[in-house]
Amino acid sequence: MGQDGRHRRARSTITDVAKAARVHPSTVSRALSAQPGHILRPETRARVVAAADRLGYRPSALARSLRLRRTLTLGMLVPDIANTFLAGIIKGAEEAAHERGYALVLCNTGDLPEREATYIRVLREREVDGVLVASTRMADATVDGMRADRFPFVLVNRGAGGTDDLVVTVDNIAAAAAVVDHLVSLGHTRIAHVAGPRSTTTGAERAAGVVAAARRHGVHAEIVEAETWSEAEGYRAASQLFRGEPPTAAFGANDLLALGVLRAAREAGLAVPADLALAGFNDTPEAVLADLTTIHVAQEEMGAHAARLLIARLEGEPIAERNVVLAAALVVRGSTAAGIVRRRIA
Amino acid sequence: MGQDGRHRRARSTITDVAKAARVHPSTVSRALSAQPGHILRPETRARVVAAADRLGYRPSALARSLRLRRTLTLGMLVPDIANTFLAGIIKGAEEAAHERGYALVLCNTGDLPEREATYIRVLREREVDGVLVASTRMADATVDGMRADRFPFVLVNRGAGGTDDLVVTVDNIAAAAAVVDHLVSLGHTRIAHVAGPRSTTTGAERAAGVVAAARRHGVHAEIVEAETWSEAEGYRAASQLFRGEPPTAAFGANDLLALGVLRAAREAGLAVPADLALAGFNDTPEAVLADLTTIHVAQEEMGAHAARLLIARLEGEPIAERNVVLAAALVVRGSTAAGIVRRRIA
DNA sequence: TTGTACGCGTTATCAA
DNA sequence: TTGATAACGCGTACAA
Repeated sequence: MGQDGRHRRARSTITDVAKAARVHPSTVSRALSAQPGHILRPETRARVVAAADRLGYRPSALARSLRLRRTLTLGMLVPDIANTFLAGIIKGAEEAAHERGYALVLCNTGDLPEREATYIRVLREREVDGVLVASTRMADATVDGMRADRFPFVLVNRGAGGTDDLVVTVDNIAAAAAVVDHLVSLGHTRIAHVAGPRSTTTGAERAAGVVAAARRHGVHAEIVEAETWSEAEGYRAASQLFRGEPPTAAFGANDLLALGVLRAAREAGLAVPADLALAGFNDTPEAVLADLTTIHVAQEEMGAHAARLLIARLEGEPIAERNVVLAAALVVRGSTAAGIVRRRIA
Repeated sequence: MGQDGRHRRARSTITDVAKAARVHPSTVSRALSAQPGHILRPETRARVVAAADRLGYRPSALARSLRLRRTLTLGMLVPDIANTFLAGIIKGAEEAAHERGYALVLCNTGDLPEREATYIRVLREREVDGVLVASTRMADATVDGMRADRFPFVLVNRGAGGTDDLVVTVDNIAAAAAVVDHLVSLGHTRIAHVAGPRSTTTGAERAAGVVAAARRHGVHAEIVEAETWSEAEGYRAASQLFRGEPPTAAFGANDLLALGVLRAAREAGLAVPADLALAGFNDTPEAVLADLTTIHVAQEEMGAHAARLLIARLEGEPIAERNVVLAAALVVRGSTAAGIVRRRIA
């Protein structure tokens, strides 16, 4: 053992174990997989188990997958691992997957449609059993392709293209409206919304929630659109807002955008919350640090839910809801401190 | 096509393509893998390519891996995906891996030794070609096992157990010393260090750097140890510090610990930097938000470097350095603002 | 209760 | 230049 210089010593296979236990390989297979139909003499089983143990035998998932026609592996597409909101979703998905014996292959798309298409191809060549798509911008063609091939997938934090897809999202419209309700209740009537990219369902829905709520309250909502979900874009978009007479309240379509607004506000000489009430969306760690009023989303639950939904689909289990919409909660923090606003109202 | 209700239509295999192109499967294999040794008539190749195209043929990575005895897959063990520092490392690793045709299977260990052992087992059953270990607490037995089996792995941001391991780290000792140098240069003589767990090489090295630098400067360094790398533990550890006469400067072994110190300081009525200079380590987005002086580490580069190192090992390429120590840079921000300290010195 | 035979989809090797 | 054969490691009808 170990006479080979560069290569590691070969793993022992089912045949090695069979020889050691003086049985046929198929008997080893039966002894080691505790299927109900497998009846074999305890003595034989013990001999096999002992041999397997002695040789440190581990079945090859590869060979098994080839035979069983499933890999017990899920793919996951995310636009940016470093985004703390997505990290929570990934964590939840990873945990739920592993709980059911599935591994998770992660793909970071950088929100680039070409990379998404490439990754989907790679994942399918690797025969993952299904994919979780947390990517916001995916070209519809890619999703359409999966639908056409009946390839199992679940959309996470991203609207459905087709009506029949499996989807896990939050109620963006209601949540965005809740933020506006909150701001209006503090007396604000000139509210700005830094919307996410229109090309994403998430961005569109949140903006729609703002518009609807503003109309209902009869207040003015000015909407500027960010091109990406980044702090830098929030800053850029907000800078436009503060050129003329600034609004008294601003709502970023996610926390990063709100942080960008915060920076722009400071540069424009506006204090938060004294001169500008500010809210975000997602309740990321950054929101906590910046004391930001925001919408709390149960990220890990969202990821876990999506993974479980996909696995249920794969295992042919009954699916209660194809379209899961998680509730979200408003978290009020210092950035919309009522005390300050009372002064403003007075 | 599509007569099957629940299951998706079967993928076409190499045999299907062979039949369609009226050649032998092995010819299809040769036509589609552009190896130098493969000489075949352009006409034949064209016919095969056309057939493959028509059938939407994708080779099965599974079958190929079985035959080739490699999966072009890497495993990666991280203690916590949601940690922004690790997220950067993961991102860099994922990108570098995919660049060379490798996929990355992510495993979140929660820093629990049992889960690490389990995951290593799972990854090896799946026959990943190697693993990246960014986990700080891994039981030495697990690492020893991989070493004994000559199973390829690279340690990331974690000290080596064995001298011959492949390792990518930052120069923790020098960096920690640089922080102390900085604080001393501002006039501080009573410096506290909230160290990471002693059981981790990272924690131990940073503490050692602090001790060495303090001794060199002839100043007092009080060290308290956190049990985990979390904000909560930073808070708990720092609370002890502020019972008696507080230090004038504090250094958290990572940014999260420093944030915990920040919270404790505020509760104790100490303003940062007016009453307490504060520094962290890693330069995470949180450090930027909290305006924290810290050590900048090129996370993505670190992850990418580790992945490339592992792949070089796998592909038998020459390896220049087995033990890569990346430099880190001190980033001075408001939490150790010189102006404030000058007042303190005077 | 256990052994035999075969197939999962590829590719390396040898023969033609 | 192409075809035939075998093997990668496993699981499962079917036979014994």
